[in-house]
This record gives sequence, structure tokens and C-alpha cells, in this order.
Amino acid sequence: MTVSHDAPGLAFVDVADAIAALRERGLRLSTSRRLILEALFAADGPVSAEHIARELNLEASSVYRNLETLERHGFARHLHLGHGPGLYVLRGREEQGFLYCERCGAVRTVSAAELDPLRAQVRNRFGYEARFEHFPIVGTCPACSTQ
Amino acid sequence: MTVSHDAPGLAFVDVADAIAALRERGLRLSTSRRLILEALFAADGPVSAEHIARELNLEASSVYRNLETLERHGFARHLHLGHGPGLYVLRGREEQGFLYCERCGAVRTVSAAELDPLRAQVRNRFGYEARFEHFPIVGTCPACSTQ
DNA sequence: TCGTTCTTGCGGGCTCGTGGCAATAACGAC
DNA sequence: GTCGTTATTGCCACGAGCCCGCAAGAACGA
Repeated sequence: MTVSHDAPGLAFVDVADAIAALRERGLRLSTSRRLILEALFAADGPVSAEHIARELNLEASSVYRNLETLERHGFARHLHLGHGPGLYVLRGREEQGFLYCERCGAVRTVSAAELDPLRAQVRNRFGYEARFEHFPIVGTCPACSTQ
Repeated sequence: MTVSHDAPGLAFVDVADAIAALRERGLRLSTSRRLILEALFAADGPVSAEHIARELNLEASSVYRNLETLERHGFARHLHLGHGPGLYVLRGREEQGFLYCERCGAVRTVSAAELDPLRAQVRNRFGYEARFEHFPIVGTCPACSTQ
């Protein structure tokens, strides 16, 4: 099942901005949905649906449905680092990629621009248009590599 | 939980060879384990544990345990393409990576050598030692990109 | 304010994977 | 070959992550 990776990447200044965009798309703003949006804005990294549900004291299934809706409409995106649950991030800022250290679990976020050369290489070599948003680049970070 | 990515990459000519290596490591050769090894050799791509279990009419839990053992000892490796179950491949041939088309689901296998420039770029740019065996490089294949 | 339509909480259920347990199979020693 | 030890098996139960149906309730346009 291919998800919303093709949804337009919107760019929001803040929650109010995102809410306006929500309205434009004809989506309703339930209390839950607003809280989830705020949580995504407040988060300083990818968060799981269960995490949000616990944090906000919402039904997990409802959070899943909301995140799916937000993803389908280009407000959020989900990805997988290691083996845990899927993680959600706000979309719209700079599209980004992730470097995941399999030794220490560190996650480094890199911007789309920084990944351009990599993407170009994949394109030239294999003809694929690569996206580094869904799965991280797995490896060992500098610290773990040298010891 | 970090799995066997650090286990030595063995290289087997055929099943008999792998079985010999199994013995050297003090592992027993149960009928199930032999069948699973043979299935991995026969497979022309990554296969799920459930698939193997169905195919061989074995208990799924037993297959999972066997694959875990084989992975821990460097005989196999598991990876994730899309959202389905984990998939297992024989290790030991050339270590490889995967290009996954999120449109059509096509999986292209690429050799370690072909990925070297990519790895070098990640190293120079971010200081990470990248491994492309566990998660595929996600994108759109040439055919899907042009339409 | 009302009616329509979306969303929620709740319960249940599916898939993928793990763990305990007694029975059984593999293998080395003899 | 037989035997004892130890790994492995099938079976079952369970847990995480996620999804779905349904009735009650909330959001929004008219």
C-alpha cells in the first residue's frame, strides 16, 4: 500500500497556518485533530502514534486515523527508523532525510539540499528517483565508527 | 535491538557448503533447519518467514527461531522493503543493497561494489558508514518516473 | 437551530513476531 | 547401536502495532 508520498508538500508557518490549510481542503477541525497538529508542531523529532495518544490522552485508533488523514493530505509523513512503530513528522518544512546509527540509535536529520548529490548519484547510476524520507540511511555514526 | 549485521559474512558455494559451516560452528542440523537453508538457497529474492513456513509446512515460530539463529551466525540477513513482514536472504554471496520502487513495488538488487560510490559520498559528507542492506533505497524506478 | 456528514471512543480483530513448555530429535561418547 | 545430554520442535498463548465496525457525539453549512 503506497501512502501519501505524492501528496503535495505544504509549508506551514505555524499551527494557525496549518489549520487554515486544513479548512481550505475541507477538512474539519476536531479537538483531537487540533491537539495532534499542535503535538506535531511541538515535537522536536519523529513521534509515534501511540506516543501522541498517551501524551494527549486520546484513543490510539483515533490518532492513527487522524495521522493517516493528515498524511493523505500532505500535512504529515511517516517513516521508520529501526524496528519500532512508525513515526510521524510534520511535512512542509524542508523535506528531509535521516541518518540512523544502528549502534547507538542516534538519529541525524539532514536537509533535502544536503541529500541532493546523493539523489543525483542514484539517478545517474540506477535511473531511480530516490527519496530518503521514509527509511533512514542506516549505518554507524562517526563516534561509533571510530571505536 | 541490533541484530546480526556485525556477524561475519560467510560465503557459501551451495547448501552442502553451508551445512558444513553450520557444523563447524557447532550448530545442529535439524530437518527443519536444512529445509529452511535449502529454501533460502532456492529463493530468487528475499522471502518472509511466514512464506517459508507455509511452503515447508513448518511451525511459524520454529521458522522465526531458525532464521534468527541463522542470522545471528551470519548465514542469513533480514531486511524490510515496504510495510510487510521482514524478509530474509542468504548472506555470503556479495553483500548487496536494494532499490525499491514505491509505485510499482519493483525491487532491484544492486551489488556492494555498485553502492561503493554512494557509501563514499555518505562518508565524506556526513561521516557515517552507511549500509544499504537493511532498508532499501526508496524511490521511483525509471519506468514509473517517466510516466 | 437543525440536518448532514465527519469524527470519536470503544471493542474486537488481524498480522507479525516472541516466549514458555513438554515431547522429540540430533549428536557425541561409549 | 545405545544412551545421555542438549538443542530443537510443535503447540499455544500472548504482546505490539495497527485497522475496522459501530453507535454516540461533535463540527459545520444552510
